Amino acid sequence: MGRGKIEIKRIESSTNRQVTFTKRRTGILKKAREISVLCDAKVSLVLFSSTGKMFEYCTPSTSLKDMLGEYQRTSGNKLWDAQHEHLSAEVGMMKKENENMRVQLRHLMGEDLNSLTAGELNRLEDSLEVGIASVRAKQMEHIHSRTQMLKSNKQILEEQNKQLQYIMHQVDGNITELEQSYHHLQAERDFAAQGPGAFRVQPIQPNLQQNK
Amino acid sequence: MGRGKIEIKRIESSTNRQVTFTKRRTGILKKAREISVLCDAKVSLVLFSSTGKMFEYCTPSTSLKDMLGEYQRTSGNKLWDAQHEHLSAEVGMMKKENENMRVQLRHLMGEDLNSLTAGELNRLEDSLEVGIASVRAKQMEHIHSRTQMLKSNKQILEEQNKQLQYIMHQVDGNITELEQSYHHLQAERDFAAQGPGAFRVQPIQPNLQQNK
DNA sequence: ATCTATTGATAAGT
DNA sequence: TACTTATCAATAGAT
Repeated sequence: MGRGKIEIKRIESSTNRQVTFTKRRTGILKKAREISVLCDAKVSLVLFSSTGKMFEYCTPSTSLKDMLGEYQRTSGNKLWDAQHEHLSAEVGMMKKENENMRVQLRHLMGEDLNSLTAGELNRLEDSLEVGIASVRAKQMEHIHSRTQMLKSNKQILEEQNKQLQYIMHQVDGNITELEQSYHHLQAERDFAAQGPGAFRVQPIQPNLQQNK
Repeated sequence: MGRGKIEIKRIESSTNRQVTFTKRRTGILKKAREISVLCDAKVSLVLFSSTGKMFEYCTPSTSLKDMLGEYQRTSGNKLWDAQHEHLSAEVGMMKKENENMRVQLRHLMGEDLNSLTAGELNRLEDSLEVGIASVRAKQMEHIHSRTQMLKSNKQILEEQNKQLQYIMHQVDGNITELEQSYHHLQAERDFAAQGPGAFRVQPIQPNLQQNK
């Protein structure tokens, strides 16, 4: 149908191929819709162009998912059930493992002991004793390390104390020096006042207490 | 295309609908094949007739499963991933729960205690103490019930013993009675022998010690 | 995209 | 169900 017959084989010209795809895509989608409506059929059509663009048609009354579910049931082909079953099995195994652990935990918490034999009970007791011994050892470690920390803190404080004392000592020394300098200055002034000009200035007492 | 134009709506005549479905089905499958070959496109077409019969076409170079996988990736629509993800989520949650329990178990077994704080360690110790107390209580129960069983066994044995003694006594009594009967008989015989016929029979001593 | 000559599809009839 | 055929629809190639 067209200006000439064409052979059904891959169209070499890329542009031509694209154009033909567009035209025939429209056509086949229309056909899909038509057969679906006319014949009350369920249709699912998915197309990928050679450039990877996707197009689809699905009968409105259903969904691709439902159709494929029906496809699986009808054809017997597995689409997703394989993975599905695999995961289901995994869930099952986990549930079992989970339950085992839950029982173990309850036993270790001292619950549901009636189901245990005397031997199991003894082993459980041993296990609990081992556990409690480990826990107590670890608690001792904690206490020890805390003691160590307190000790080292004390050392640090003592060290800081020493440094502070040293600084205080230095400051004391500087103050003494300062006082000495001041007295020296005052002495010089007194001497100068008794010289050529015979007036006397009261030495200004610096208010050292203001920054206390 | 045909002897007259038709409206695109459900064909009421059932046979007509079937015929049309067959014709158009052939047509659309051909179209699918053609576009696939001509345009190097990937095509998946699934048809269900109103009577439930299934027909499909899929580009030979791929499979429906692969195409639908690509469909999901391209469209973002979930086909089986929804259930898949649901199950995956379930598996994930279980793994997490599992891991929590595993950690708890290890802690109760006295392992991996370094990750615990002092408070957690104390709670763990409490739990272990509770557990061990319960286990020991249960062990005591077992011992008690075993003792009870032994006691009741002893009682039964004592009871049986009494009965045996009673029986023995009865047997003894019977034997005495028997002996008395025997002696009585012998006396009668002796008396008879001293009468008309004058012969004497040695009394047979019954060997009572044989069943001792 | 749009046009149109031509082939292809198919509705109705047999 | 299958074949026929008149007619409509699709589309190849050109613009």
